[in-house]
Amino acid sequence: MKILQGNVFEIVRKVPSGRVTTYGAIAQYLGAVRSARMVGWIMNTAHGYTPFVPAHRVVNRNGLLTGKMHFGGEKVMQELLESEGIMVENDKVCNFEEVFWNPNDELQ
DNA sequence: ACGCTGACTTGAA
DNA sequence: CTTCAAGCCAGCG
Repeated sequence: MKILQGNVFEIVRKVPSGRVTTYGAIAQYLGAVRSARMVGWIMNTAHGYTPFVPAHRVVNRNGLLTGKMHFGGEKVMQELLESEGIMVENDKVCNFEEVFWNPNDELQ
């Protein structure tokens, strides 16, 4: 299964507000668990994409905000997450396991 | 056309 | 426990 921009964006847009997912989960859903980097790379192309892609809800498997630097600011990603009710501390998502949204289980 | 890089993950040492 | 290496593959110089 090849990773396509449209697939990734579609999944990311389906992430509910107040929840987060991981690059690996998306890659796994697309059948390419070894291509998690491609997911991250695709997020880089999400800049200026319409409809808006909530890339701030996508973090690495530790809940770390690895991509915060690509939001134009170091705090932008954290601010966005916190505004959605996600607690972020020290660049990582608190109670990550609770807010984690797995597309493989919950995607309709 | 070639090689390096990267918003990652996993498994082994 | 931490550290390392490999697999993934599309851009960019």
